[in-house]
Amino acid sequence: MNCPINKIKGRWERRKNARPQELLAAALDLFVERGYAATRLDDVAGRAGVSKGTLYLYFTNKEDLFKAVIQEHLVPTLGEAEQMIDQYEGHSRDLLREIVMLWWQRVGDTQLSGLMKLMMAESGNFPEVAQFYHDEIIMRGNAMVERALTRGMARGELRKLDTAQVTQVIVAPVLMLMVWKHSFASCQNKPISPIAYLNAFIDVLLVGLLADRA
Amino acid sequence: MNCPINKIKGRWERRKNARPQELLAAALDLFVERGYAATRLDDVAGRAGVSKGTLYLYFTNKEDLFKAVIQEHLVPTLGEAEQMIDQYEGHSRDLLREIVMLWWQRVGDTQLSGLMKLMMAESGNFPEVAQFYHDEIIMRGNAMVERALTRGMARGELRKLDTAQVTQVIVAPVLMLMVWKHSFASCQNKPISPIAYLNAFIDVLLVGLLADRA
Amino acid sequence: MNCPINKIKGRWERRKNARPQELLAAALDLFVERGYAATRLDDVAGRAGVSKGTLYLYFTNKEDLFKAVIQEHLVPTLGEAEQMIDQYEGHSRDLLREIVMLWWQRVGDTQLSGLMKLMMAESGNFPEVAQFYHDEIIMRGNAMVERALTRGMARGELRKLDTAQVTQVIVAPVLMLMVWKHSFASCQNKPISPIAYLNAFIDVLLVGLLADRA
Amino acid sequence: MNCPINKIKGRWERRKNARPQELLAAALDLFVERGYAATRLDDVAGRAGVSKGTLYLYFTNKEDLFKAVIQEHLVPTLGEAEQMIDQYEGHSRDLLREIVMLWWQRVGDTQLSGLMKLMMAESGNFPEVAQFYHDEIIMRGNAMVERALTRGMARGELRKLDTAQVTQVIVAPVLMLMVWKHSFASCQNKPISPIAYLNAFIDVLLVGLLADRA
DNA sequence: GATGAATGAGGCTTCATTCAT
DNA sequence: CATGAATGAAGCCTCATTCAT
Repeated sequence: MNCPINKIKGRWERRKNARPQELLAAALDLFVERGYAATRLDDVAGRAGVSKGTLYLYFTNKEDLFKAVIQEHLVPTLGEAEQMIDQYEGHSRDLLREIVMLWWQRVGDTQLSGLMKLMMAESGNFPEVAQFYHDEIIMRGNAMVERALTRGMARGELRKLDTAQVTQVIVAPVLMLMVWKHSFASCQNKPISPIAYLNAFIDVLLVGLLADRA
Repeated sequence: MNCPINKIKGRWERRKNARPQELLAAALDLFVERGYAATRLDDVAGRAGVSKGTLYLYFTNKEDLFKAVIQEHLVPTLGEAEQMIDQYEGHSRDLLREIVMLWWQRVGDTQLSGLMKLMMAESGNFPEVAQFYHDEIIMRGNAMVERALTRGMARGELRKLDTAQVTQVIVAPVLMLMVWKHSFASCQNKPISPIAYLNAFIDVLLVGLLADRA
Repeated sequence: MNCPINKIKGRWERRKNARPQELLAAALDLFVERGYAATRLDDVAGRAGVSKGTLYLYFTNKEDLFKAVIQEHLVPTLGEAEQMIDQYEGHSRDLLREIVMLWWQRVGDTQLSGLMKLMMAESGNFPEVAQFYHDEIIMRGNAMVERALTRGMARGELRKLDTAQVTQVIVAPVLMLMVWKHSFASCQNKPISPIAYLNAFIDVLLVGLLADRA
Repeated sequence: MNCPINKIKGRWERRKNARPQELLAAALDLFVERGYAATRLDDVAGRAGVSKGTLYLYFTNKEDLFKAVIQEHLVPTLGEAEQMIDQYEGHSRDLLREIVMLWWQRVGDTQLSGLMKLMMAESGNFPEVAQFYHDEIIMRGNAMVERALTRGMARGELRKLDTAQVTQVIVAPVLMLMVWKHSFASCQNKPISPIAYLNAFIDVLLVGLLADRA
């Protein structure tokens, strides 16, 4: 053959396998930025540096691309958080704070929060995807929090309350913050500091949850 | 102020009374149900029982209709709530609970919650509308809560905390509940009871807020 | 009102009702000329003097337009032919010749022959339409011929043969002529004269059919 | 001659042997099954077990492939039939029947009949190919029949008639049967038996053609 | 030769918007 | 005021064709 195979082939192979990822990344950006309907596949392809047709080599259609974007970005994140809870040895007060803060760092402060908002916005138009997201992500996240609450009550560190209800109370502000970040955040001239907000929230909350108040 | 409220408000209100309520109601329904992009003006007109052309007698274009829908449903609700706070004579603990519950009754349990979710979903595509909504509705709601908190602290019924922060803590779950209702609620086989949820939330919260814990 | 209603309205009304017919005529022309796939809806609309979008006011999609073209042009033609047979009083030899010749005049020599060829060409891609065409047009045409044969045998004017088989023998050349006209006819420098051909065909045929050959 | 046979023939035959039969066979299958436009080159390549790019090593483009398919299947069949006629020694009545039956066996009952139908369907979109097909296949077939008729008249076995006209009469049903097989045949619940049909046709016909009717 | 990823022109279809009645 | 037929820009998607490997 008449060309430096290794170098070029290497580049090529890498690109070929990377193509779907590049497309998914571009799609995530634009879906989050503009919403499903306002995102043109032309633009997705353009941002990924390929032509419109290439997109269809990897995804059946726009809806399929959307679903792939959702799937692609949710699976890996949850595993490590679940581990953290099971191995935690400190006081449940600190565990709860840790969970919330880590959650924000790993999800809220990432583009993944855009996914959350996207799913909320489009859930009505993609019921099955919404169901999947709900079951695989939201419920699994809730279960994590609930496990931490149960642990705290078992160890006598937290008051005995309805864990399901309290889970919602804990989860809601984090979700809200994620949605907020991608909706009204830019309308505020003095934007919320997520960290400060979450700390304030936990401070208030823990007073109501802790068992040993003297 | 960094949002052209006056101009927008002026422009919007000029023809407000000329706009048939049927069109706005139909538009609200469909926008909430399907989102902005997926709502066809044909369907709006159809649901309102008029022809598509008629719609254009009252609204310049789709965007204008959208803005009118937002505008139409903002104004009346807040006034009475503000009055309630100023005239309230009981303990601030009860006032806060009252505010949250009334808010849910008058907004969350209404189609207005759909508006909230709609604005969140579309805020990126309609920055000025989002700004307007943020300033006129959300900030005004926040201000109400903040006033109640200040009152409670002044009367020695609540601990002295950063009122702005605590306001967010109180507001977030209510907003979340509204968004939830129009997104993932239908994915749950055992749906949340908003009332129960809000009560649990306030119960926990008040423990952290009340001054007189002995 | 400030314009001569009657004249204009008259023209308009006429146009409005005529619109689908104009579109169907244009579509027939182009489908016959180019085939289904090669016919662009843009061109159909253009030939009908309207824009592309207008087409979709009357037909759901390209396939629907195609089906409508088929349906539109087949119903009316058969009725009168059937009447003719039932009322005929002369010799069956002349009736058969009459049927074939009239068939050619009313169908073969019309654009309807193009429809026949079109259906043959596209039958594989539109099985239900083909079935419909087969049942409603071809079978009905065959039945007509068969009735004439039965009549002739009953009256002792024709030899007693398998009417179904003979029907095919009679029908095939007429169909072939129609197909030919829209396929290879333009390849011949000395084109067939349909009339002469059909006469030759009947002449030969009748010798084999007539009972009284002495 | 009004058709550039030589040039086309020359061009086509040049690479004929280089063209893999698998591709041509696959193309024939699919063109016949779906028509020209609805046949995707991807599928042709796939059915032939090669990649899409390979197709372009052998054929300039889709049209060229189409022409090659036509060309590929024309040549061999006619030669032997022509020989048969020239060497035939029996009664012309039997020769005619032989010709028709052999024709059906070797062409009609083969996939070649699909080619016939294909050419009819696409003739408008490929005038030169149609011309070529007409001149090389159809006219040559007609010439065969005409020669047999002339022979029969010369030998006093057939009535003296316009051979050109009668040729058409004989040829039409066979062609029709081929077209029918690939169009409406699948619409009939009681399909025609080609053999029975052709026999009935010849029986009736010969009565009109034979000289010695007493 | 063979591959198959990439291209992009072109067609179908939708729907916000206009305007003659 | 009201209508609804008409428009045409714009987006999704297909598939013949190319070309680097």
